[in-house]
Amino acid sequence: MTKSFYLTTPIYYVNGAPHIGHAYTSIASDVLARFKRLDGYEVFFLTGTDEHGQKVEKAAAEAGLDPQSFTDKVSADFKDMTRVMGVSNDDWIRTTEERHKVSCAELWRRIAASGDIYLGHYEGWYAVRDEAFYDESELTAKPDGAKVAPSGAPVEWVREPSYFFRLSAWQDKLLKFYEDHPDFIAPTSRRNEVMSFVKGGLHDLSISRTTFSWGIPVPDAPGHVMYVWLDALNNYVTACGFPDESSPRWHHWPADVHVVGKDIIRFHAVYWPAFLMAAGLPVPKRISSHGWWVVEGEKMSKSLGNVIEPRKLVETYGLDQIRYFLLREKPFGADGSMSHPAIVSRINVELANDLGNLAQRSLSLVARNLGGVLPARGSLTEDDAGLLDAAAALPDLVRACMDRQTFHEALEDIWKVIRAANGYIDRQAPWALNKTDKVRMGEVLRVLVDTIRVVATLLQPYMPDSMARMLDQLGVPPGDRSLAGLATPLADGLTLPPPQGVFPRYVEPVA
RNA sequence: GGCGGCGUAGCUCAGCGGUAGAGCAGGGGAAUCAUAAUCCCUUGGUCGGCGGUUCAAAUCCGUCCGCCGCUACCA
Repeated sequence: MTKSFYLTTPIYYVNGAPHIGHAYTSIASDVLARFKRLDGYEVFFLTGTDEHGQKVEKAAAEAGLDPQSFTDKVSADFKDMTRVMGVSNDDWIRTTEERHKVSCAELWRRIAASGDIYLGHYEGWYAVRDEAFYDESELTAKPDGAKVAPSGAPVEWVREPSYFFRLSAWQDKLLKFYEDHPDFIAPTSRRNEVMSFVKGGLHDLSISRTTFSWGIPVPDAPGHVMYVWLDALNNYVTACGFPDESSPRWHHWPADVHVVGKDIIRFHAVYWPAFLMAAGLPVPKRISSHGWWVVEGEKMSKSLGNVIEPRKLVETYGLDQIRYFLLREKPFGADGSMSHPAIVSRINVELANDLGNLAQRSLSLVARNLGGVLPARGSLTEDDAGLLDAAAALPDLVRACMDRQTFHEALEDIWKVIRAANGYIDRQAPWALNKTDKVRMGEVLRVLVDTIRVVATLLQPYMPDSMARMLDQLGVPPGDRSLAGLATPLADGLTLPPPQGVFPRYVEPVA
């Protein structure tokens, strides 16, 4: 029986263009998906777009398009970004698809059947100009007594019929769930925040709207469309075939990991499990959240005009280089910064010098001094064994990091071995052995090839194209590139292709 | 205001009760197989301040200072 693994990115809201944050979430998820495939899992990796709600309706109107044409266009743009980032998703879901409407209607019915939905009134201070509701505490009074929003817009008390989800009834069950599943929310700091939020008391949640129509209709309630988050979150279940439990995909639910940005933890860690428990469906196993990127020392924002277009980065530095940088430069859960010098330093020091040059110098010695014929191992010296043992320990270390989504730690562990290999080649000096002891030279080079093979195998999820080329040069058959394949040694006497640089140094373009 | 986190070498950070660590940057040397890449050695910190607990504190407790996060919905 094959182990299966289901992970998701958030579905991206189509009221704006894709930026580096979207690319980051998708790439990190992709690394995890690729690693799990490499580790023998049957992976289902989902991403897509979230297309309903008032903001989309408004953005469409501003673009002079009907909502469906507008979302078709933006969704396609996100899909293109995903492809350019090398993301290996197994499905692309859009909330405007028929399968999703069916799924949402059924989810609603199940929650309603449990008694957790009731009809009430949504009311509050509404600023027409901002198209937003404000809490009493956010308002300020003008000298004449009129209340105004933080933006200065006048507010009025409005009241409309709305269905509510009885979230307040789930407070204790959620807290118990968090206690029983300490790994449900990562990192721990976010878990603490969520728990503290829930402990503070939960209000019932308004889950339908009557003031606009771009949404999924509430069953048997003309005029009501579903709250966008109920609609959006449910995509994860829709993609598993819900409500058709005979679907070949249904066994994937519940998800193993929902990868999210820190801004949407609450929706995933509070509302989503409550909706699911109310509907009698299993709850996902883990919500893993990441931090933000700061660009050239400044927070990225549309108003500052420093929004990074991910496809532009790929054009400038290369896809694998960017994938590597994004996962290496900062811990997953934390905020971090990117800058041109930082990217160039990672590319030139770690990819070109440490790894690229290690492979190149090792393989060129095999090519030149051994006619490209892969030598056999000899009896291992202490130095040989030390390096090989360090490499052999890597798969377990990396697997543990992947399960915690500490992507940068896995890279640190891998680079320790790469640095050790550079130390080893210098100590053993196979170029000198070429004149004194050709047999020993071959043994040393074989230790290096075997070590680089482990490293390249484990780096495939991060840099699929570059590592495919490196593994080609190492003579690893395509069928032996999984973690399990590491158990199959390369055949002695194999003829290796002539080595070619995998990671060119980044050179500043001449102005 | 409440709750939580952080403050360690020039930079980014690890360590979280037992003689201060890594990577990068800086300095010196070796080597020349390799993408002038690599390797070795080295400079550098009263671990935010002040008190306390302890035979022993970056590491536990208190307090102060400075940053940051969370403190509910129309994504």
